[in-house]
Amino acid sequence: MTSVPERPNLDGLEERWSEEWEAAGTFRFDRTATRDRVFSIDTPPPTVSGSLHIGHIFSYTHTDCVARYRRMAGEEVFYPMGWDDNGLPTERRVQNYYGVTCDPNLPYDPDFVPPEKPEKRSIPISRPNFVELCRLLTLEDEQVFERVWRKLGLSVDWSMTYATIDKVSQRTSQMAFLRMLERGEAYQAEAPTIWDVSFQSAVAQAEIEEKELPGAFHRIPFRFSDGSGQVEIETTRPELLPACVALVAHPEDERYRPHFGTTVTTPLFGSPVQIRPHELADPEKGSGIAMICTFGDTTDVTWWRELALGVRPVIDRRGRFVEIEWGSEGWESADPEAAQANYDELLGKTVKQAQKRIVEQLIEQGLLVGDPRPINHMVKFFEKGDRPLEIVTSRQWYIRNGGRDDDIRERLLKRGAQLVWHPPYMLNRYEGWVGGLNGDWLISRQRYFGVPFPVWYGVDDNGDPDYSKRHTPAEDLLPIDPSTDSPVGFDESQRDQPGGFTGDPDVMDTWATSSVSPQIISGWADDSDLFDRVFPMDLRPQAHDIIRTWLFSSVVRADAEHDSLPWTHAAISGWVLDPDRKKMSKSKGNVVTPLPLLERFGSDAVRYWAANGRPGTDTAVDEGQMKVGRRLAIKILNVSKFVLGLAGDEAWNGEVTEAIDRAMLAQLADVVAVTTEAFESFDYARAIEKSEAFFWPFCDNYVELVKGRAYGTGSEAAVASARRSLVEALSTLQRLFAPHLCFVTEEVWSWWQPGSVHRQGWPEADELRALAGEGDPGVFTVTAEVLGEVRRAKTEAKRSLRVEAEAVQVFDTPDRLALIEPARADLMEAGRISDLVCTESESASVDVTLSPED
RNA sequence: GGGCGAUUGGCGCAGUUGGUUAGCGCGCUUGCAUGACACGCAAGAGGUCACAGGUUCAAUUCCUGUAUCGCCCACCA
Repeated sequence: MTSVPERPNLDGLEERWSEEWEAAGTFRFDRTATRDRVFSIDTPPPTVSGSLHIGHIFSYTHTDCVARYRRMAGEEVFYPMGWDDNGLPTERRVQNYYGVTCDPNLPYDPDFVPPEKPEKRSIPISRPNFVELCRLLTLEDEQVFERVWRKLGLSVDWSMTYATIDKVSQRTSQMAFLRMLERGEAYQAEAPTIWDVSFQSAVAQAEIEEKELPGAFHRIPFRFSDGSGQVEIETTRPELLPACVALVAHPEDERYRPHFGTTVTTPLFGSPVQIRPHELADPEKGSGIAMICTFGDTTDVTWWRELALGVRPVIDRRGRFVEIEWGSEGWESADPEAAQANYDELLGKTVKQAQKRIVEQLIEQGLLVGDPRPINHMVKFFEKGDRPLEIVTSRQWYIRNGGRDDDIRERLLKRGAQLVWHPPYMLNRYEGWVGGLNGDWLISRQRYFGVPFPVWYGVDDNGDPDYSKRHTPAEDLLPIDPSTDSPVGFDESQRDQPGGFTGDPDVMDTWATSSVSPQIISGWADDSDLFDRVFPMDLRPQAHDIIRTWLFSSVVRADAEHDSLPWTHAAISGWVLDPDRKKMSKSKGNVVTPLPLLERFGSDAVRYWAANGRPGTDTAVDEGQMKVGRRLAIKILNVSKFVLGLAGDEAWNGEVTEAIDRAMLAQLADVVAVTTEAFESFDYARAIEKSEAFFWPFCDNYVELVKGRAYGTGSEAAVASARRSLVEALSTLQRLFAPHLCFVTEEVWSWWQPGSVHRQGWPEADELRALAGEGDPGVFTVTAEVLGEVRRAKTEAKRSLRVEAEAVQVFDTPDRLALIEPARADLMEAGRISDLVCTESESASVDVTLSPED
C-alpha cells in the first residue's frame, strides 16, 4: 500500500500530476450538482494578444487556492477559463502579422487566404475575413497560455473555456444588448463625443487617462462690440479661437458681473460672442474669464449644453481643421473677408500646426498680451493612444449606467454595497467611481474586430441612413453581422440602396462584452439548465484597477437583466511590483515572465510566493520567498517520507493516549479551525501562514520528541499513540497545504492514500479535538522549550546535538513542571538526557551538564 | 482639490476585537554530519513599531493632527 521513493524530489511533479488530473478528470465540473452545492467563479479572461506575466500568476494563484479549498470543503466548483481576444490589441496584432486591413464595406470572401509573409501594401479584407484571422491567431496564443496555466496547476475545468469573440460570447452580448434596447436602457444619440483622432474611434470615460504635458497660457483680448474697452481671457488652446461661441465667468465675480449679457468680438475672426455667467467658471484660474469653444474639453460641452449655445466645429475626426459651413452669409463676423483669410491659413492643419500658426497671427496683429506663459497641465488621452483626445459630434450607442439618472445611480450604489468585498475597503473605489460618473456609458467603437451591433437602418430616397427606421433580428438568429447578414424582409441587393437597408458599422466596446462574462460562462443564452445551477455566481476575482470598468459594468448589466448582483463576492487582488517595488509595465521593460521562475523554483514555490501576498495588497517579485516555498515543499516530502517510515498502515488502529500526543493534536485542531475561518473569508494568505507556523515546530520539535517512541521505545500503548498521532497529523497537514502547494501534496498523498488529495474532505477541527481529548497544548509547548534549552547548551558548548547530557536540572513553577512530567521519557530520549531533575522555583531556568569531551 | 491605502530590526512581511520580555522569513554571525531532510539542523546578534498630541490602569493596536510614499477620482480656461 505505502510506497515511498528512496530519495524524493520535486522534479517533474508538475508534468506528471497535471497529466494525471486531466486523465482522471479530477477538476471536471459535475453539472448534476444543484445550486446550493455549487461554488461558481467568474474567471477573468486574460488578454491573449499580450503575454502572461508574473502578475497573472500572482492573482490566478489566489483564486486557485480558494477554488481548491472550496472543492475540499465539499462544494462542486465551477471554474472555467476565458480568453480575451477582443478589441484593439488583437486588431493591431493581426494587421501587422498578416499585413491586412479591415474594410467593413467589402463582401466576405470565403476563399481568402492570408499571404505567407505580410506584403508591403496591406490587403483590404472584409470584416468577417478579418475576424477569422483574429480567431486564427488568438487560437495559437490561447494554447501557449493554457500550457502555462497547467504548469502553474490551476484547477480549472479545461473542457469549459470561452473566448470573448466566439459565437457564444457574440450571441450573449448581442442578446443582452437587444434586451436593453427594448427596455430603453440602451439608446443611440448624436452628441459631442470624446474622440481619438489616431484610432478614429469614440472612447468611453473609463478608458481615459491623463498625462501631464507642457502647454502655455496665452492671454488674448476680446474687444467690446460697442468699442468701450476689452476683457482678456487666458487659454492653452488658442487654435480654438475660431470655434469660440461665448465667454464665461463666475456669476459672483465682481470683475465681470457688470458685463454679463454684453457682446464682445473674437480677435482675428471678429465673431460676436456674449459674456455669460456659470458656476463652473473658476475666478482663480487664469484671468477668471474663459472662452467656450465647440469643443475644447468636457467643460465646454457642459457649458455649451447648459447655456444653449450654438456650435462652430473646426476640428474633424482626423484631428484636422476643416472648412466651416456658415450658410450663405459667410463668416458671422464684423469683417468676413479678414476672418476667412485668417482661417484659410489653418485649413487642413493638425491641432498642433494650427496652434503654431494662430499664435503667429496673434503676434503679427498685436493681439497677444505679453508672452505665452509655459505651464504643465493634465491632458486627456485614450489609455492606449498617444495623441490628445478631441471632442467631435457623432452618433453613438450608450447604456444607462447612472451617469445621468440619479435613481439608477442610487440603485447601483446599493448593489455595490450588497457585494461582499475582499478586502472590504475596495468598496470605496466602486463608490467613488459611480458617484463621479458624468455621463452614460458609451459602448460603440468605430472599429472592426469586436461584437457588431445587431442593428440595421432603413435607407432613404437620397441613399442616406434613416436612423429612425431601425431593424433588429429575432433572438434565435443571433449572432449576426449586419455587414454581411441582411434583415428579415430584405436581401443583399438592397444593401445601401435607396429604400433598402444599411448595417450599423460599429462594434461594441470590449467592456460591453466582458461585462456579460457571468452570463456567457453560465449559459444564460442557451443553457438554462446550467444557468440555474451557477448563477448568480459566487466569486468574481479581479484586480483593483478595473473596478471602474469590468466590475462596475458587470454590475450594471446584471442589475438591468436579472435584477440581481452577478456574484456574491468580489476578491480584489493587488498588483505585482518589480523587485524595486515599481509597477510593472511593458514600457518600463521591467515585466517578469513567469515560465523561467516556474522552472527554476517549481510551481509550488512560485505559488507559495503568490499565496503570501495579502488580498488586495501590491506585492513585489521576491525570489527569496520562492526559495522559502521550495524549501517548504521539500520539507513536506521529507517529513512525509520519515513519518511513513515510522508508522505503517496499522498505525491508524492505535489509540492516542500520551499527553504530548494529545497536546500536539489539540494545537493542530486549533490550526485547522483558524485556517478554515481564513479560507471562508477568502484569506488564502492567512491560511498558509497559520499552517506553516504549525508545521515547522511540528517537524523540529514534535517529530524529534516522539521519534524514539515511534521507533518502538516504551510500552506498546505509548508506541501506538505516537504512531497514530503522526499519521493523523501528516494526513491533516498534507490536506491543509493542498490548496497552496498542489503538486507536492498530491505527490506525498499518493504514497499512502488512494485518490487525489484535492478531492479529499477538508480537515475537521472537531475530529482532531476528539482525538486530543482533554489534552493540554502546554505539554507540547513547555517540553519543547526545555528541549530548546538543552540544545542551546550543546550549541553554546560547540558540541554535537548528539552528545550526552549527563544531568539536566529544570527550575520552574509547579504547574509548568507538571506539564513536563508526562513527556519526561520523550524529552530524555530526544535530548539524550541521562538524568533529569525538576525543581520548583519562582524563576525559571535550566542547568545542563554535558558529558566531557573525549 | 476630494478619497483610499501604506509607514514595524539591512531587506520582504505578520501582528483580527488594546494586556505580560513585539513575531516570521531572507540576509548576517557561530556551531553541528543527529536513525527523513546539508535544498538540512541548532543557537545568536539586530527594532524608542514614521512623527506629535489625546483617550485609557495599559496603545504597534483606538482617536486627532503632521510628514513621506503609492493608488483612485475631480470641469484640465
